[in-house]
Amino acid sequence: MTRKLFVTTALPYANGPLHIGHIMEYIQADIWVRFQRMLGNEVHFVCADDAHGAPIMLKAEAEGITPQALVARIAAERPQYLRGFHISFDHWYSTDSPENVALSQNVYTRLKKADLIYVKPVEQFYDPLKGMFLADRYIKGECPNCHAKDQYADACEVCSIVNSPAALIEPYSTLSGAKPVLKTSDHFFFRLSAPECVEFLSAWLETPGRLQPQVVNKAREWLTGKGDDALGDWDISRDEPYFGIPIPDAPGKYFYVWLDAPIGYLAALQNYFASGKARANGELRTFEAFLSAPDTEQIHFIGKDIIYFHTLFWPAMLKFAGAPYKIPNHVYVHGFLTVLGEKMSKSRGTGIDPLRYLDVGMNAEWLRYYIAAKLNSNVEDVDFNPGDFIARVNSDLIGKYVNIASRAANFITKYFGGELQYSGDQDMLVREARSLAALARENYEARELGKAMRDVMSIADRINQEFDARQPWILAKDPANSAELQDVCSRALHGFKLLTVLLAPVLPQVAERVAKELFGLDRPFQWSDADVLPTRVNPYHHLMTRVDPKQLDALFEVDKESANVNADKPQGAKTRSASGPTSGRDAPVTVGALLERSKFAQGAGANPTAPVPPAGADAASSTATISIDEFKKIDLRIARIVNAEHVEGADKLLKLTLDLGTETRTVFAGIKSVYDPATLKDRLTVVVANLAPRKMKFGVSQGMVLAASGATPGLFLLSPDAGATPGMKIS
RNA sequence: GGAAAGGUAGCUCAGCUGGUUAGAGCACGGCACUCAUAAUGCCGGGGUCGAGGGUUCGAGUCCCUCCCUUUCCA
Repeated sequence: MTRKLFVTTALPYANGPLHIGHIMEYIQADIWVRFQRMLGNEVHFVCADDAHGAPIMLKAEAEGITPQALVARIAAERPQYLRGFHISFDHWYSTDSPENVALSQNVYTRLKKADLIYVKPVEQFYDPLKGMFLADRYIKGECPNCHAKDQYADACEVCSIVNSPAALIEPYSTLSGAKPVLKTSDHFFFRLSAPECVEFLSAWLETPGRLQPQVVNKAREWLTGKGDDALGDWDISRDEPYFGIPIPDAPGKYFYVWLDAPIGYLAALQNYFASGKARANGELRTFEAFLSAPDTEQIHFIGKDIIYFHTLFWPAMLKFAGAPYKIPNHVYVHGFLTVLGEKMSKSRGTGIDPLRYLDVGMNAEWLRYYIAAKLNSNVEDVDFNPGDFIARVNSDLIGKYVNIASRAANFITKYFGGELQYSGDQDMLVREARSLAALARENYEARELGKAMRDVMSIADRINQEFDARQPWILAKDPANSAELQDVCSRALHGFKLLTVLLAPVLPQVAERVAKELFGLDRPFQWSDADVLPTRVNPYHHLMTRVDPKQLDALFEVDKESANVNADKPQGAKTRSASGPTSGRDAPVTVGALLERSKFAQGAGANPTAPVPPAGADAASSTATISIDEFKKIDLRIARIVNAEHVEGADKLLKLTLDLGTETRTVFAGIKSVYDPATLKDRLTVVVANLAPRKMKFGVSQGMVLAASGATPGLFLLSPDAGATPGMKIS
């Protein structure tokens, strides 16, 4: 039976460009969606810009444009990201749309009729100069605990204490500088704590298979909290000025952005139907009929930061608004993308800009594969580790997968005119392919993408093993072995086709080329192609190139330049985050160390850069003289190498752990070509201790070890005479 | 302060309801091979499964305590 799937990803906030976290979510959902399409299911995959709310209003105001103009500008940037990473949304829309106004007001009116809305006065800080109520994130003041100035109420950066805006000394509005005053205004509330709501949500949450167990736990905790943690009602209104949807019969009141944002999923779907795209996609019913149909599956992919909204408010709103609204079937939650184990932070230069990724010539399918290889169905963060990325992509995709076609197809083209011919039991091959496809299907369905990728790669391993064992390159030397040669290569290519089908959701572009160029199909692969033995191939053209580590250098290099460009809030963080807005105080990573490292890493190569010469050494003749004061700026220390190890994915680097007497540092040194890590342990050397820490592909390098090099090959670490101990200063 | 998730080889991670000498990929060392836009195959070194208790014939897998990381809540 054909499933009818309505799939969404979280709506990105339209105050800035998409970041790599959005892309990860889209890739995850896109892989799942493409898989469903390959099975022949009817999928409607939509998303939209989340356009409303105070941050966008204020940003537009600051730029002197209308919020609509700001949102339109941001929206215009979206397609290049989506196309670039092969994200196959069927439709992209906006919450600032007539459909969304109508739907939001309709949902609200119905909730009101169901007696789930009430009005209550709320006392809140107000900026008298600006003439608007202030969310906590717009109020700063002196911390009453440690008296640090300019702190947000929710978490003091200095002493970490949690304050309330009212507790701050000398509070001021970050918008105008005015002193906020308390002012009362009527707010509209959604009665989330009503017994029928709690009862419904509880049943919805606990429905087996609906949510991931971790998510159920979390939501249940909120739902059943006692005392201070008791479930509260939801404040759904904001006073003007506000960029949002007006509340009917309530002049000056607007829906809080989080009310109309999820309804934006439906607005996008409705507009998609109105545009005729749904019909073109095989759905002939009306929007209302489709939405309310019992067999329509409504599925949301979201990040872990917005579980609250999607597992409590959203289903409750839909439930009590009634038909045609229908409760979501699944909400699938993923973790965040971290870089080298750290949360991404633009201010620290650790982010990955998606456009930059494409601009430096990196292949989107590499990232799709890498993310797939690391995703499971849990709410776990996924770490982007550049060394791991290189190893994984090059080894799995190029070495194992693509290589199969490359090594087998040439024989077939050269000796058999492209004709495939199998000896032995073909049924067996078909059955085998069928069961492997069935296994992969289960994993895709369950969003166990990492498991699916591991299985696929082990199939690739087996194909390579068999190919090796039967040595077709030897068979090719004797025409008497022609039939066996053809069989070996045919089986390998059949295996390659199977792999391609199984990887098609992840590698749509490669899969399409394989289908059309190599196997001569006039359409992309369907899942059912997995167990069909191919009968001929066209000459092989290379399908994918290896990752060049230099591209990752370039990727991270650029991020530093843009490090100071305003750090907008992370994905989905429409509510204030617990740690407060990004401080922007973090010193941007200083440029230099990476460059020095990469030159240094060339070691004995053509153009070694002499590190800072030790005291007393002859400066290179080309070096201008410096004053003693300038020299004194360099903090040179004796260090003991407590550990030295190879760095995965690095040709020239060793990772050194240095004991500087009072502290331990990690330093990357380009000395792999001349030093064996084992022999370095415990020896003393000289390190530049006050070199700015440098974020590199493989980690943060906290200094630089000194080595000599010249025109002749060789690279020579410095060592002190006996008696020196770690931490001693060199002068 | 309360809660959740996680801590398994150098790195990234698998290890289902407890059961043979704890696995994979990459990295590292060696060998083989040459069809492959340079890739594959074979062999090997390497882990007291965060620490300590406990239950059990038997625990990475269950229970308790503690430590560390990340996150959420107030």
